[in-house]
Amino acid sequence: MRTHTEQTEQTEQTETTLHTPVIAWFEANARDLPWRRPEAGAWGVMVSEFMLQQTPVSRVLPVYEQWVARWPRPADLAAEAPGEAVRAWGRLGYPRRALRLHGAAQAIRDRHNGDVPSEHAQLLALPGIGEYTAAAVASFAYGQRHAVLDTNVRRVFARTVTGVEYPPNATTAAERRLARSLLPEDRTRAAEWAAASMELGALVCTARSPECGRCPVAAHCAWKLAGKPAHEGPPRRGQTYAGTDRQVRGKLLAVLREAVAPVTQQALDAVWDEPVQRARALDGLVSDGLVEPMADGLYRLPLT
DNA sequence: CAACCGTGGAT
DNA sequence: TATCCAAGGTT
Repeated sequence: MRTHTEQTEQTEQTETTLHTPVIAWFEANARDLPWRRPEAGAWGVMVSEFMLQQTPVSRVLPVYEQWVARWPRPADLAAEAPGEAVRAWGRLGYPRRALRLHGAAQAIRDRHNGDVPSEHAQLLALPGIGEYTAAAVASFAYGQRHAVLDTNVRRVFARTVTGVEYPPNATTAAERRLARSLLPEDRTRAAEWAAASMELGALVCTARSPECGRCPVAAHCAWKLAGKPAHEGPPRRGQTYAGTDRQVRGKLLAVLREAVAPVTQQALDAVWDEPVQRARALDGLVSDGLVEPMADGLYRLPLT
């Protein structure tokens, strides 16, 4: 059990060595991203968070602008056919996110009077929102105090605090505990810290080639102080893509996205020559709700 | 908890 | 050319 004095000293130490320099760096170096502007609102923040799940900022930007212009409120998206969300998703990847965002918009309309909820638990209950996204929306859109633990923050903590090059493959309880312990007490300060620590990982403390010369906390970084030891343990997950069901699904869905009318089986068959895998991929798309088979043997993006 | 789920730019 | 990796979530 820690004494009150020890707790206070730890907090003040963190404030001096981490929070202040990182937040000051953020204020001088933050990107001017559209979802960070006040007019974005909670819905803009939420849309951006869905799109940014495993997709780089540069590819999200144009699609984000189209989405919020076309569907400025959750109810606007909720009123659309889900297939329209899938179509407008374009080539962002992982199109189930589009379906889930559409489902989340409907839930917001039905359960929250059309307003993006501010409570973490209510956000978490929406489709497509997990621990990270719930914390991100609550923090960025509503200024709440939550540990926002994404891949950037995990890497920053791994290096500056733990002294290793990369975080574990899957998020651990120890990482969550660490993130909570480093969270400033003050709500506003906590929200600033969340955005700032994430941005530091995105711009400076990057996975491939960190620019420690630009890092505001390089002097305190445990990894740098240890001489930047190379990563130990199992190699990072290497995911092959060519020849997988995912690639086939992507090709099939691309045909549906670009078609204005329902598509024939023949048109879908043209994208992949191996019939068993092709059928399996199409079945998967249908069971995921991304593709709707029609009674006459045609296929289209889902209307309901 | 490991596997699955897209896509494209950088190295 | 092959690999890495990008604001994760769901099963």
